[in-house]
Formats: sequence, structure tokens, C-alpha cells
Amino acid sequence: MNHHSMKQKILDIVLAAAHRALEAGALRSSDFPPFEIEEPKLVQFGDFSTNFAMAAASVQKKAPRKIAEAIVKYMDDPGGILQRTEIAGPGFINFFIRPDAWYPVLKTVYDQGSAYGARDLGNGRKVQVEFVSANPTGPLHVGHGRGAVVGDTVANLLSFCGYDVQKEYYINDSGRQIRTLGLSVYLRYKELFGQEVNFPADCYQGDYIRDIAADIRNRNQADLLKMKEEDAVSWAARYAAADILEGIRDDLKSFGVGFDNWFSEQSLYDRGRVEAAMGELLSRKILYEHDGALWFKTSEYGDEKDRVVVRTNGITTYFASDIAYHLDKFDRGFERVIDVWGADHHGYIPRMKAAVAAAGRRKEQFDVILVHLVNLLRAGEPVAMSTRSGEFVTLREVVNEVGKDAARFIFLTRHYESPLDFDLEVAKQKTNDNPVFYVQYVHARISSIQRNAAERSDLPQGAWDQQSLMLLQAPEEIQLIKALARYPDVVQSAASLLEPHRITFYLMDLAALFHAYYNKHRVLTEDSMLSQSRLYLVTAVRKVMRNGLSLLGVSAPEKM
RNA sequence: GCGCCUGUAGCUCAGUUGGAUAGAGCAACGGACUUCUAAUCCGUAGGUCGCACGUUCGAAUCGUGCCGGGCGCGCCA
Repeated sequence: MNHHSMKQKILDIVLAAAHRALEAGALRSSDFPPFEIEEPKLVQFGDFSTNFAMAAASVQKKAPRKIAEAIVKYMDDPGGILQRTEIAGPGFINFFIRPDAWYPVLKTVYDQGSAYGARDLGNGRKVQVEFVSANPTGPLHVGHGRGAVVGDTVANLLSFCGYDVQKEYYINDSGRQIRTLGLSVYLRYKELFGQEVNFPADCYQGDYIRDIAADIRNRNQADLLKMKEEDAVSWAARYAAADILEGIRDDLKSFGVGFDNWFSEQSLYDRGRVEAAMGELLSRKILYEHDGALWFKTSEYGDEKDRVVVRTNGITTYFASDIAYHLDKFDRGFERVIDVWGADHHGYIPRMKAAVAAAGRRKEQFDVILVHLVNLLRAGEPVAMSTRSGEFVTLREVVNEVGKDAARFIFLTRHYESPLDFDLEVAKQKTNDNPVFYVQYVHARISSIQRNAAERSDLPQGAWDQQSLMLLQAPEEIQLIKALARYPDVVQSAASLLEPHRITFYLMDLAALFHAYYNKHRVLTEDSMLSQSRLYLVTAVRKVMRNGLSLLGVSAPEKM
């Protein structure tokens, strides 16, 4: 299988030319600097261009244009893919590809099918993506949804590119907020029995707390009133956390997000992992005692100050269990660990990186993806969102209203470090305002063409026929094939930069090219040969669309 | 005050990890449906890439300073 990308072929041609030029004495140094093969923004500059000459100028001690001339002079084109080359501007070499040289791309798309676009970056290495990890103290809201899609899609991308990926949800089921949850439920429970209670402001205010309390009463799960308050609170806490977690699991499921592992914070304590981690760090003198507390020397690893891991009262901080948790991740054999956090936690990154570094892991082994907030709007007006008052819009409500596909896609229409306006009305619109349908519509349209083609006996679907493909001469057709050829590069950069929005933008581009083509040229005509070639082309477009949408976890409808 | 993020068309945002004359969508204006799905397309107009220096063949992109916006700075989670 020799599916070299066009870009790679150009790179080979340039390098070979450089070597020949060197042998012939037209270049001085065998030291070729790194250079780029890129796709120029303007069509007049060809299909590809290279900055080799400019990049090499200082080493070769020659004017860039002279170097470019030498490269062009000694250039060989064994595959016969070049129509012409030219030297332009300060020393760019522009390459114009013969239209028929693009056709094999279509065959590659067919041959590789659902694997088209995948580059093996991971080589089977184990990577873990941890995301959402919302406290089980209330339902997921829209912001969690964004993190969920980003994490899920990053995991899809890495898995597609040869990593062995595990998706994990970290459950904060120990500590104070869980106790507060228990207390909240307990107090609501007492209210149900007509008792006067003073419901504190720092308890969870949402109605779901009342629902849980009612649930406990109605199903006669336990008689909390007969228990000692302390026992009742902890019983309520466990019950409520499990119940809420079940809801979170369901919400995520209907959002298309599933996890391979649900990891309990409490289990770290139960298995003595926190204690063990602290002990190890203490013996390595990375922890030290000061003012009656235990401190981590994070400042020696780039943090601005040291951090407390065990308080004066003997209780560990959240940081302590987080250290243990991350050490545990690496102990489980993951070579690479990726955390997806809300942007409000960004101040936490230096100390977490410090902890990972102190554990002897390399910088590249740990990444944090910071997902910025979502502004929920309805027809341009902000929707009130306050967790404290309990008046927030849940992820479930959003998914129920606009659908899984629209929600997922829209969450990925921005770089995750950019705040996102999510307008519920726009998400439902079936117009160009809403990119989901714009992209899905391509898939539906092509599916429709295929259904029509199936009625005709003169159109074998999916057959490679070089002769008929030669009929694909329109600029729009070549543009489409070029876009398909670009897809593997897009996937690679999305995966290596952990930037799923690149797939989204690519699909919108491809969709625009297709819709333009569709409006200008008819696929199925009286001309069998031409129809066959165009059918071959649009079927390839459909395959790539499908691949891209599946990475995003968005469906590819046959009809709309 | 310190740190992180951010500033690109009226609005919302891309920008191939330093490339050539800065790109979409929306909004505005003007067009295209007896043809495979008009949930579409075509055209026009729209810019001091926050500002100023610097780095170099070349900067929206890198560096420094300033201005504006968001967030974070607990022995909380």
C-alpha cells in the first residue's frame, strides 16, 4: 500500500532535486534546513509551494531565487504528476499538479474506507483522556457538555490515530462537598415530614435535592429520622451521590459520551494510595513539614509557591488526592495522560504539572486541555445560569431541545480556549446559520443521488475506472479532490495539537465546496460515463464526510 | 498587585504551527428553483489583524512595553 500523500510526493521531489543539485555543484552545503510544503491561499500560486530556497539561503550563502533556480533545474518528476513549476516572489517554488494526478486520491479514499484519514501517530501507546469529572452533587450543565464533547472527540481522534485510548471519569466522592450534599438531602427529607429546618445558604438549593429526598421517603429506602444525624447525613450522601451519578451517566449517554472507566476518589483513600503517595514523596524529601502542615515543593518544579497537601488538622487537601490520582494513572501504564478541565481551574495547572514532574514524568506526558465557558443564549438574550440558586440549564434540557448532533457540533465550532456563545434558537434553525445541518445536508444529498443512481443499470457504483475519471476536469471537481486529499493532514494536526475544532472547520469547508459543485454541475445525466465518474467523486466525498462526522460523534443522515 | 487566556470586517469566529494581495458565516444589498433535496448556490460591499517598538528575506503568528476584556491567585473543592 503506497499511499503517499501529494504533499509527501512534492517533498520527495524537492529533496531529490536538492541532492542532485548538490552533486552537480549548484548547491554548496549538504545541510538542508527544515522547510515546508504548503498549499498557497491563492490559486495562481499553484497547488503547492515550498519555501526551501528562502529557508536554505543563509546556509547555502546564495540568493533564494538562485537556489530556487537550481532546484527547478535539477528537478525530476518520476511519477509525472507535475504540470509545471515556477519561481515566484522572494523565492517560492510553486507546483502545479496535473489534474489527472489527483484521481488516485479517490481510489485511496475507497480503498481505506472508514480508515481514510488515519495516520499512525500513537503506535499503540496507551493514553488516557480524563474528562467531565463533575462532582456528583448536581446534574450536568451546558459547560460540562462542552468539556464532554471536547474530551470525547480528542479521545476519538487519538484512537483513530493509533493510540490505545482509555476514557475516564474521575468521581469526587469524598470530602466536604459530598457531606454537604448529604446534609442538603437530609434537611429536605426532614421538611417532608413537616419539621422546621434552617436550610443553610451553602447547601445545594436545586429542586433535584427535594426529589431525591422524596425518593428516599417514597420508596421507604431508609428511615433517616430514626438514625443519628451523622449517620443519616452520610447515608443520604451516599444515596444521593449514587443517584446523581446515575443521572450524569444517563445524560452523557444520550449525549453520545461513554466512558471506559469511572474512577472513585474515595477508592484512592480506601486502597491507601494517598497515604502511600505522600509517604513516597516525603521520603524523597519532596514534601516537608512547616507550621504543622505538610507542604509540597511545587516551586522547585515551576509553580510560584509551595502547596499544602496535609493540613494542620491532619486532613489532606484536594491536591493530595489529585497527586495520588495522577501517580496512579501513570502506574496503570499510561504513557500519556490528558486532563480536560474547565478554564476556571487554570491556576491549578502549575502545581499539577509540578507533581507530575516530581514523579519523574516528562513534560510531554501530561497535557491539560482548558475548556472555556459557554454563554447560553436564547435568540440573542442571555439565559440565566447560576449554580448556587439552582437555576441553571442542564445539559439534558439542551440536548432534549436542540438534539445531540447540533449540540455536539456547535460545541466544536470554536477553539476550546475561546468562549462560546451557544444560542438555543440558532441551534435549532435549519439554515446556514447552523453549521450542523449545512454539513449533514451534504451527506443526505449524496445519499439521495446514490439512491437515484441505484435505479439505473448503466452506473456501477464504486467502480474504479481511470478512463471515466478522466472526465473530471471541472475546477470544482479538482478542488473537491484536493480537499479530500487534505483530510489526513487535518486529522493529523487535530490529533497532534489536540484541537478537534479543526475537523469541524474542515467539514464546513468541504461542505461549502460540495454545495457549490452540486449547484453548478449535475451528477446524474444522460451521459453514462460522465455520470459514473461524478458518482465516484461524490461517493468519495460522502465517505470522508462520514469519517469526519463520526470522529465528532455526529450522525450522518441519509435523508433530511 | 502577580499569573494565565484573549483582542482579526458591523456581529460571531478561522487563519495550515513565520509565508506571497488577510479568509469564512451572519447581518446589508442584488440575483438563481418545470433539473439528482433551495436545510442550497452565485454576485456586490465590508480591514490601521488593539497600539508601539523589536527579531528577519518575510510577522495576524515570535519577543518586549502599553491599552482594553475574561479568569485565577485559600492549610476550599
